Amino acid sequence: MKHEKAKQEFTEFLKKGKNRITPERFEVMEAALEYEGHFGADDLYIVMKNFDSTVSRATVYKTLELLVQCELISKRNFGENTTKYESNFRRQIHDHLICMDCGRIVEFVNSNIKKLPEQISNELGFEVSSHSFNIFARCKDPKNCKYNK
Amino acid sequence: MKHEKAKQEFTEFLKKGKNRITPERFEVMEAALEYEGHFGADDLYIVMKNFDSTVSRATVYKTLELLVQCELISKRNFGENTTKYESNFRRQIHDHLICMDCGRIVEFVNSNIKKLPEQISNELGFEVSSHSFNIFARCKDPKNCKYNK
DNA sequence: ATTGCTGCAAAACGTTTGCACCTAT
DNA sequence: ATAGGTGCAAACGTTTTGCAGCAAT
Repeated sequence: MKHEKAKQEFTEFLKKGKNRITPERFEVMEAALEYEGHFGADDLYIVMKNFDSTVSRATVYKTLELLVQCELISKRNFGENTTKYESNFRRQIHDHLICMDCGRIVEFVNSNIKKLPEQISNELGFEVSSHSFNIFARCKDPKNCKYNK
Repeated sequence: MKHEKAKQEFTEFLKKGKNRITPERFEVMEAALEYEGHFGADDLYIVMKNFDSTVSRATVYKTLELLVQCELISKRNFGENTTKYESNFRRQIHDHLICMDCGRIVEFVNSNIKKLPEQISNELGFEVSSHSFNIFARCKDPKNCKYNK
């Protein structure tokens, strides 16, 4: 069975709060962890609808927030005004470079970034929870950039 | 007269494109550079309305984008789905820590971050334009956090 | 039995757009 | 004269909400 470990983690998380264990929540969890790449809440809702799910839009939106809190998925924000999510299933922590010409998003891992959030938070008297590091850039080689002429 | 230098820069920038020099645009520029702290486009529109400006909402939204391009203000995004702006008037480049309990935003300057965007962009074959580094954290000392019990 | 969750539709919110008129060039 | 800008209101896309019925505890 798929995502058995995630299911356990989510169940545990739900029980810790005053949240109920419902089939809808696991349906959303499965779909979110399966999703390739970054997705908006509505994107996921559409995909689920196409697979004949009966889960409502409202439930998708609410469940995604629970999945973020439980760290099974991550919340992202790439400069448009919509929230994107990303499955953490078998992923390591990474950051993003966004091409300002074509919108392409390149993921990268840089070891120098790792300690910064914790270090800076400590200095300022905070307990780090997460970070987001986005680089906005343009293709040097326009041939690689699909919307460059 | 205030913001004389900014006025010159903006004028030059406008001329370089096929943009016209209009009084409305300078009204928005003045208001944006004057604004203390981070603001949404609509926040600025309201403030201007309160000062009996007749500039329309549409013009405010459009002009702010021009001011970003001309680097007189910066575009920010702190995890809600709205665009915030920030005057660059007499400011150095900095990043932000957002308190997840009270929403307070702390600005910081860290020298280790400076070279990273350019270095990473080069490695990936991009030309860096800007970056955003946000740390999401919680107050260690709840007394400092206005919404902590 | 209680309290939380669901689905639905409507509302909210920030932002963008179409259009007729106006103004900088 | 012409291309571009403005103000207005309507439209837009995403997200949140209120509510009645339902289901997990």
